[in-house]
Amino acid sequence: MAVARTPRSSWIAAGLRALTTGGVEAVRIELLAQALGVTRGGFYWHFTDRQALLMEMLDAWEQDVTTGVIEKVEAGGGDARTRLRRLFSVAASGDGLLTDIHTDFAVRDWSRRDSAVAERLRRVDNRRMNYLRRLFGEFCPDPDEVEVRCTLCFTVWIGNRLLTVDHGERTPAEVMELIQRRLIE
Amino acid sequence: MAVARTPRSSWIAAGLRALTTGGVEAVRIELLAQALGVTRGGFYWHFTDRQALLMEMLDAWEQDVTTGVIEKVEAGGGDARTRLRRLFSVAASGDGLLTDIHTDFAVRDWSRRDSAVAERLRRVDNRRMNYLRRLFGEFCPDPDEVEVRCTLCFTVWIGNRLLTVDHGERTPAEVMELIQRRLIE
DNA sequence: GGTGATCCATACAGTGCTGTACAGATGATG
DNA sequence: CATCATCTGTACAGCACTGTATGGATCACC
Repeated sequence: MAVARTPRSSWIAAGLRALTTGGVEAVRIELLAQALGVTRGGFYWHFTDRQALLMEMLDAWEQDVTTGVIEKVEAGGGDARTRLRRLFSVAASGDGLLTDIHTDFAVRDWSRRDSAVAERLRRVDNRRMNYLRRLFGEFCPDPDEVEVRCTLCFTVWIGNRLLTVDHGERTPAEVMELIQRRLIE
Repeated sequence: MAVARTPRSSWIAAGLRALTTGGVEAVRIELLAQALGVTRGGFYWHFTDRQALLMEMLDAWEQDVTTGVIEKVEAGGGDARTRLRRLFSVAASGDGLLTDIHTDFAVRDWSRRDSAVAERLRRVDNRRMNYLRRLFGEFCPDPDEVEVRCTLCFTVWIGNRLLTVDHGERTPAEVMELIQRRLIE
């Protein structure tokens, strides 16, 4: 058993970095090899082709943004509002995870051209949404209200980073704080 | 003065369609030519290179989503709430315009890799946001409240289409109606 | 029917990637 | 020290696209 010099996981991590910064089209095996300081030789030993890498990247991403995030949030304990605030903070920073919100954007963009990716994204979004529903449900009795707040949270989380507006005298963080307060309290 | 068989505008429109469905990487001159039923021959008569086409596509998009949309909304008249509802409806359908919300997504994705595009997007988002502020300002006295509602509207508009969740017994339209009511009233 | 503006087809060289094939290099283990 | 699994480098054929060059084709207008 020889040591793995640049193992599967290195290619997947490099692929996710490329996906995050440049979208699916940017995950080019030639470029990943350059970034890893090797040639493509080893790649085809690990993966049959580019498509196989893309699928494994998707596996890693799914794990990262569902189980990974939820465990991080639950680990800290506290009531639902506390965990919601922690969720927002973890989701915003991508702290200690393999992927961040830009990976999310890239996957969403990708999903528009690949139905298998779209299917996967739907599963992931639903898992996240169910976690949100559970948290809001703990202090919010009206189911319509829960659904509205969850949807707003989720869409704001996504939309806010995609929106490039100036808020005049307010900082973006101040505006987000106003919104967050309104949604949680 | 001979007739223009496939003029500049055809290439731009075809480019925008490609951008909308497949992102920037999908606007390939070879493919546009095929879609238009010609060869690339004429393209290089109109444009110096691919980059020139991309810039003109951006011009067309900017015009479409700012002046184009605002004129459409204002043309119908009515009070601020009426115009807001019309704005949501026009923005959702892309009715009669060259581009739709998927073009928007593609531009946002593109802007992450091209600072000139990012600059342009910022200008466009700010023009749209100012229009929103004007409308909300007409019936909403508190400036913080205006900012929060505008931001929520904008982010929900974007985020909602990117989110692929099931809402249980409710249809997505029902949830959006609940949200819209809460934001406008 | 000739002219000039506008567009189109074709051919070519070049680039950057893909996947295949195969001959090694490397290092833990027996 | 030999062996074997685990990688790496190199070379090759192929594809899809780019931009350039050039010789037409088409059509409004005189």
